[in-house]
Amino acid sequence: MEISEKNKSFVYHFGEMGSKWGFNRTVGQMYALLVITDKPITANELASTLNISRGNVSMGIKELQAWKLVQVTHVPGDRKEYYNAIGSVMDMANIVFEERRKREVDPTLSLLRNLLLDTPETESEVYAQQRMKDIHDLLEMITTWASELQKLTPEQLNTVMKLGAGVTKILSVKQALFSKKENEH
Amino acid sequence: MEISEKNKSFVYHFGEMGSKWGFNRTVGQMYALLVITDKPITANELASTLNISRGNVSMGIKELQAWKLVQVTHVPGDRKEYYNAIGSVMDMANIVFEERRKREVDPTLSLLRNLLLDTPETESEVYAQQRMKDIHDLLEMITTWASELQKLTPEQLNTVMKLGAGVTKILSVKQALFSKKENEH
DNA sequence: TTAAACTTTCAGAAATTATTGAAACTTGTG
DNA sequence: CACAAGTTTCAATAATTTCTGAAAGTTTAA
Repeated sequence: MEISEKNKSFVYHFGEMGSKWGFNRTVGQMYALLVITDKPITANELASTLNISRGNVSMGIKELQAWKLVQVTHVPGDRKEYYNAIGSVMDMANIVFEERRKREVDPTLSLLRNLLLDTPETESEVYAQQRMKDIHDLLEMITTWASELQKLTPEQLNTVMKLGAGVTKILSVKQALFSKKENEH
Repeated sequence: MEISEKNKSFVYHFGEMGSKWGFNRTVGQMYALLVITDKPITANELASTLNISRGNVSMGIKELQAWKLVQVTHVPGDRKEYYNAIGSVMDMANIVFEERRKREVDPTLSLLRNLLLDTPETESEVYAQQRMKDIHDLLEMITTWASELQKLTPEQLNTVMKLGAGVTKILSVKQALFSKKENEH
């Protein structure tokens, strides 16, 4: 499979960034190639185009499938497996956020929840636990907020995003409208 | 420096997660220890408490300083350098987001901007460039939105966060209020 | 200026992670 | 069933990253 110079820079860049994003170089390259290519690609094509071993492709695909980022398709009358990137870029972003949350945040939240069950004894334990609680609360707030955002339809999301800092204006409208109710409690 | 069992789990957990969060095990441990400890800590204390070499501490501190996550302080009449974690947990989160953006998103945005300057020639280049544009636009939207959020005061942020999915309710209020104006255009 | 007290650097060792490629496995077909 | 066409596994190796510790560097103060 031939690949243009421009696409090459894109693919190699994704390879380099891959490690910062939680997967290795070749997985990054494979994914990039799958994203910018219209038609599905076979494992052998991936291996030859990227100059990596067939075994490496197999393991990389496995990982991308675990991330739910690629899909297998079949061409009738052809026994090979064809791969392609799943869904829109927005879908991908959602998947990446969710997977990263599972791997990078959830374990920490769960540890913190456990540690916070104990009552601190010494003064320094009180301080330590307070910092842990701060971190716990922040992580929880972020994940809650993120999952709320994911529930929005693309149009709603778009509106929210376009608001930007303008969100404060809306908030003041909201506060004006509902402040009585909120204060009553 | 003595460290309780609970704090040990926290510190070691941060060590393990560290690599997923963009720094290595010992840097994660050092940072965790600095966060949960009230008073500033010397480099030698870090080394002995965490059982790592003095040189490693020196390099780790350097990295945490590059991340703007720790600060040096001095105790009068003492030549040693004392380190402590900077600011509130919210400050830390902001710094982490910003630094990660710089390292993980900005280089990609800048590459994509360049690649998008060229006019695609073949049909497959058109497709590839469209995917790159999707990714570019999404990354740009996310970074813009994130920086808008960072501009909010803690109280405003808190209000926004508490809204959660309720944001859609506000949006409908907003749309009801301003729909005429927006449709007029 | 010297010496003590401290910090940083960096070459090499250790640990970890990624990659290859040959062998084992799987599946569809004649 | 036997074989061809494919895929996966995994032990060995390569590449990369982390860590150590001794040497070099820096700073303060007498």
